Amino acid sequence: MNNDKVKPTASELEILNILWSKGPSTVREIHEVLELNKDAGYTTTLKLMQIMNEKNLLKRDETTKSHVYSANVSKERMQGQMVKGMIDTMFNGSASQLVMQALGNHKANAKELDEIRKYLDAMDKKK
Amino acid sequence: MNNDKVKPTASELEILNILWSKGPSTVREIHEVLELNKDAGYTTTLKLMQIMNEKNLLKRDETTKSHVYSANVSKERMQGQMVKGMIDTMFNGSASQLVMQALGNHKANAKELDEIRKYLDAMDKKK
DNA sequence: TTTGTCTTACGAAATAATTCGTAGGTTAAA
DNA sequence: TTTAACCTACGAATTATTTCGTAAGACAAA
Repeated sequence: MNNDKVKPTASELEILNILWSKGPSTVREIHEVLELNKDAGYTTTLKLMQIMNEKNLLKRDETTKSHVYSANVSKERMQGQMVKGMIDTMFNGSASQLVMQALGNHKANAKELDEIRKYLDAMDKKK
Repeated sequence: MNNDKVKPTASELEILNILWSKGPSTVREIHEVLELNKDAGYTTTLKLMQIMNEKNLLKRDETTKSHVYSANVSKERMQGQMVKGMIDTMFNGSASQLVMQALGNHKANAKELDEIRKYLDAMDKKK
């Protein structure tokens, strides 16, 4: 049951995002959300989700006529994987470089900055 | 001269990384670095760089027999673009969420954390 | 001059990702 | 029971990306 290091394509990520926010859904439900932003046929969405299922990116419940799919990877795990990839390929392995790039270009508001500070303090305390 | 929003593939990114660190180089020079980690023929590297040139990801100087290529987009700009993409697709548009994910999983050392704190303070002062 | 080495250009094969048409099954309403 | 509206599976077309072979020119050493 190989499940590691599976790197979703951009289209697959769109589907995962919908599943993460809506929870378990049928192809039809996912397709309706996708249709809002792009146009593609229903069977395209179906096929994509079937492939994602084979790759173990999704799992599905076949007990009902319309199969119900859900993400088989947590959003957090995927975020971690992608952030790591980014740090490795674009920031010479330095997390703090990425952090500063992120803060520099996308102004977080005062509340967010405060959250980050608290986070930093908590990390200090921990070790 | 369309140059915006060009999203490099993984292979293209490898080449850009080498150019960013080595500076202007010939295909041969880039190819030798690439060969250290993967194997691919010389003309593969050549073709890739030619395509990148067409896409304006690279520019080239043809005055010498061996053309000299250089990155036509700065590393910083590309970092910004990619971080933005990541924030939009995986972190609901919140930079600070990405920051915390990055800090949580990749322990920066004390010195780095300090840098970040200074960075935060500087941002506060600014506005 | 001839040969060998290196270069670019370019067409096209190989591989990967996306898209879609069609066949066949289930179900519910007419 | 017939029809209409769904659903899944699946092969195959389309498009994108990566890879490579081959041709043709430049150049230097023999």
